[in-house]
Amino acid sequence: MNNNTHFEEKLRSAGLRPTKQRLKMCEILFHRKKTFHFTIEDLRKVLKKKLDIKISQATIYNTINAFKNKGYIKEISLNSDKTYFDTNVTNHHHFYNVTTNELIDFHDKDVEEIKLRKNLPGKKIRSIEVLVKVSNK
Amino acid sequence: MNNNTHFEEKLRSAGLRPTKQRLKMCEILFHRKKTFHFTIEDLRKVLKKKLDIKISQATIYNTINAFKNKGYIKEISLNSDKTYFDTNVTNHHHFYNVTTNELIDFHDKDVEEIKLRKNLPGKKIRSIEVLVKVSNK
DNA sequence: TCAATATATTAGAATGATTCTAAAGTGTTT
DNA sequence: AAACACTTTAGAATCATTCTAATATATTGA
Ligand SMILES: [Mn+2]
Ligand SMILES: [Mn+2]
Ligand SMILES: [Zn+2]
Ligand SMILES: [Zn+2]
Repeated sequence: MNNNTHFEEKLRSAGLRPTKQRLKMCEILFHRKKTFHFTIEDLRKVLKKKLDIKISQATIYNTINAFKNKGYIKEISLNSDKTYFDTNVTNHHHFYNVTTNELIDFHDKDVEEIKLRKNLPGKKIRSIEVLVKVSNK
Repeated sequence: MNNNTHFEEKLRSAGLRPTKQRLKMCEILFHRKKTFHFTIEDLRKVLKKKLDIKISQATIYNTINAFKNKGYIKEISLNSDKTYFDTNVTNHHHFYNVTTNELIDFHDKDVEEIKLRKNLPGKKIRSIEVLVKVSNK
């Protein structure tokens, strides 16, 4: 099964038609080994430079929002003027380097289990995530 | 020492002149027992309703940014279109109720100590904060 | 296959939070 | 009070994101 078929199935399973633009976005987002942390601007640059394709901003935003709602990517909570997204959709933690603006994953194994001592009657826990802010030097 | 004198000193210690507008903001932000989590819009409404005062948006933003830079309030990382601030400037954790958009503090005592297993050569840890997202039901 | 229908793409406009501008006002110092 | 420094203000500018509605493409089924 080549990637295009794979991505077509992925899109269809999400109720999205496999258009040329969406397939290009899939290549950038999902055909990679390492997690991709990105802003819309980052993504647009990669689409332009790596694939030499121009996609309208409306399509980029619409498709990213569709992927987010389908759980194929997720949004990261950061104090930034731009929204960050993450291709790692598991519950995981981040280092944010305030000197370089780099965002790096760390995983459950990199931190001792987080145990809440507080009761939350009537509430359901959706995620527990740690943000470690670091600076250089 | 009345509050006005207290707030005047606080402002001066931060290199800010104690103007009428800034003193009103201090009353709202710092004359309270419970932590205040707010957006600029929240703050503007409180200034208008509780103190019946109108302050220009530029003054509200400039003063809040000055307080943030002085460490008198801090910004909270949330996936929201608006920026949230917090009068609790200690390193602490939050519950964010995605159903009601409520943001609630929890403290070190409410969670077991967070121990990183990862080495960070050349980096200085600035903060370690947990965000627990919950929903109702 | 090909027309009918549904969905997607696009350029550009609209929106809304935040920042900037520069003119008028206030606080401080001597 | 005069001189100077800082502040407030209304409104404009900026910028990320969303909306609009015209055009294009994908899918369906006869
Ligand atoms: Mn910010
Ligand atoms: Mn958002
Ligand atoms: Zn990540
Ligand atoms: Zn808080």
